[in-house]
Amino acid sequence: MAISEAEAVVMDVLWREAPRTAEEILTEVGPAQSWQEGTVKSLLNRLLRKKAVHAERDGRRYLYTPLLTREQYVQQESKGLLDRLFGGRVAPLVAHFSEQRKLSKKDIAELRKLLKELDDEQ
Amino acid sequence: MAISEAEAVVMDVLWREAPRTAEEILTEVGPAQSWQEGTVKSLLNRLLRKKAVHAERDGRRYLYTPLLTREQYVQQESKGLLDRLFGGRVAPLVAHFSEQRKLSKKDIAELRKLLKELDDEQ
DNA sequence: ATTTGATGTTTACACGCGTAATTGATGGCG
DNA sequence: CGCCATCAATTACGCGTGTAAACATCAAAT
Repeated sequence: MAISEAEAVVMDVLWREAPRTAEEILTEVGPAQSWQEGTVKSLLNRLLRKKAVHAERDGRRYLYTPLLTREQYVQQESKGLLDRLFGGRVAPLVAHFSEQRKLSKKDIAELRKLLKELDDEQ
Repeated sequence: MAISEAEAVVMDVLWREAPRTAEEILTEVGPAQSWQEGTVKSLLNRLLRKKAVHAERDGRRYLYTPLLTREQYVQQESKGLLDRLFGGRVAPLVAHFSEQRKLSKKDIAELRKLLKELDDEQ
């Protein structure tokens, strides 16, 4: 089963640093999301059920560690979008952003560099 | 309110050609999705409520036309992903696909062309 | 040993979604 | 004019989600 958006917020915290306790997650994410303790706990439990995180007992609390990597998640999400909207091809996606004037100078520079590297490595 | 995935399938039909009747939509999308008549009608109604399509009476049936354009939809969806996963920047996204070896020859060629054009236009 | 505070687990509930059956409207036919 | 076929609209239902209250557990303090 897929990871929901709220669940992904929790994963994000764990991707930045792990393992973490539920409370640490709450203090990091609570203010921005204005979530309560129970909410975070529920999300953690659903992530456990989905095998996206692992929990290890540490005294009276648990330490949570991500099992699903950020790379895997990003991969799934972006492939999904690419397939649904751009026929699975990257260039049309970039073209879209280009038309939308969403390419910054920095983006363009980096893209150039990237293409150069692809060139160099034969 | 956002358009769901099933609703987007219906929109896709209308983006390819509009206006269309519910039945036309069904025959175009029913086989692939194995949806029934009622399903398509429901989706159309939800899209109406969301003001994503417009319905115009034509005798005893309706002709449905998209109000939300494909461009707008693609824009929303891809901006969402970009912001959530790549800090709103395009280059990291492309880099991601590059690392994942998801850039085809064709992609690379097109990206080169695109960058060239950006160059030319000043 | 009992209470209390900290944690985690279970249960709850409203809402959107996917899917469809049921009901309602309406125009054509006998 | 009344009935049937054709559409659309309403209602339904199970499931995941966002959010949280209620409940359980257990170590620590008294």
